[in-house]
Amino acid sequence: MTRKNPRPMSDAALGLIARRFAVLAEPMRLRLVHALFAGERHVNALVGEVGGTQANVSRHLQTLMHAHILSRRKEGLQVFYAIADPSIYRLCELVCGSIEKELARQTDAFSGGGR
Amino acid sequence: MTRKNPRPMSDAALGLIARRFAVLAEPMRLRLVHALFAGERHVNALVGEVGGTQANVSRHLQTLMHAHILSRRKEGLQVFYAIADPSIYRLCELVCGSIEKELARQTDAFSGGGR
DNA sequence: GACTAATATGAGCATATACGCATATACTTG
DNA sequence: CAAGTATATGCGTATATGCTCATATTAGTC
Repeated sequence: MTRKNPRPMSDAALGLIARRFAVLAEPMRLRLVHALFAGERHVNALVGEVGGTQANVSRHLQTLMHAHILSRRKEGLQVFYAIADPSIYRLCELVCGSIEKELARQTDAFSGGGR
Repeated sequence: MTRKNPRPMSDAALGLIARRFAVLAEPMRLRLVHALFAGERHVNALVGEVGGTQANVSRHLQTLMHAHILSRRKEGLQVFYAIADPSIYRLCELVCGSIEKELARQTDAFSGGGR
């Protein structure tokens, strides 16, 4: 499967794409996103679910917000975060699927048909 | 769109996913992947296409290889790399689509219906 | 084997960023 | 306005990683 006209992409576009991936390249942030798959949560709830300090969780939530992956809603003292970009679901599915396939391939190559 | 039972993921799984994203979080590597969308290339060809030093390109190709995103084929003096994990196509499509949508939304909010 | 070309790698430097600690800000209640 | 709770942020440190330069390795040619 190869594409025809892959014209050079602009540095700006590449930067945006790279940044997007970078935001998702942290276990703690993935934990937060994963927790939010179950629905909206406020900060303390997330701290309880994923562990780590409140400060750290808050920072990562900011990062995800600025990347437009999460949305933020204030209600009294609490701040609720939720998944804002639905493409995240498929993104994670794709990556997980790809990893599972790779692991299966390795397991296979090891125990299965050795030549 | 929320999922029902998002059981906590293992640290190992999260690490693998994060690493996957991290590998794609570099403009230079994205450039290489993008160039390879057009088909197999050898190292020098890639250096010519994406710019940068041979050493740097080689290193990034290693990184993509170890992440099982590229495959490697030696032919005489030259080494050919190619996309090995087809899920990369959809991954890039998804991210690009998401970014485009977000940019459109911002443009809209700015010039369009300001309340 | 000597020489050349293509690719990979070791070392050092510069930069980014995650984390912890302390503290600031925002909101509620009395 | 004082006190308390929930969240955000400034700062310092540790670690990771990208880049460059020089050199090693591998393979082909004479």
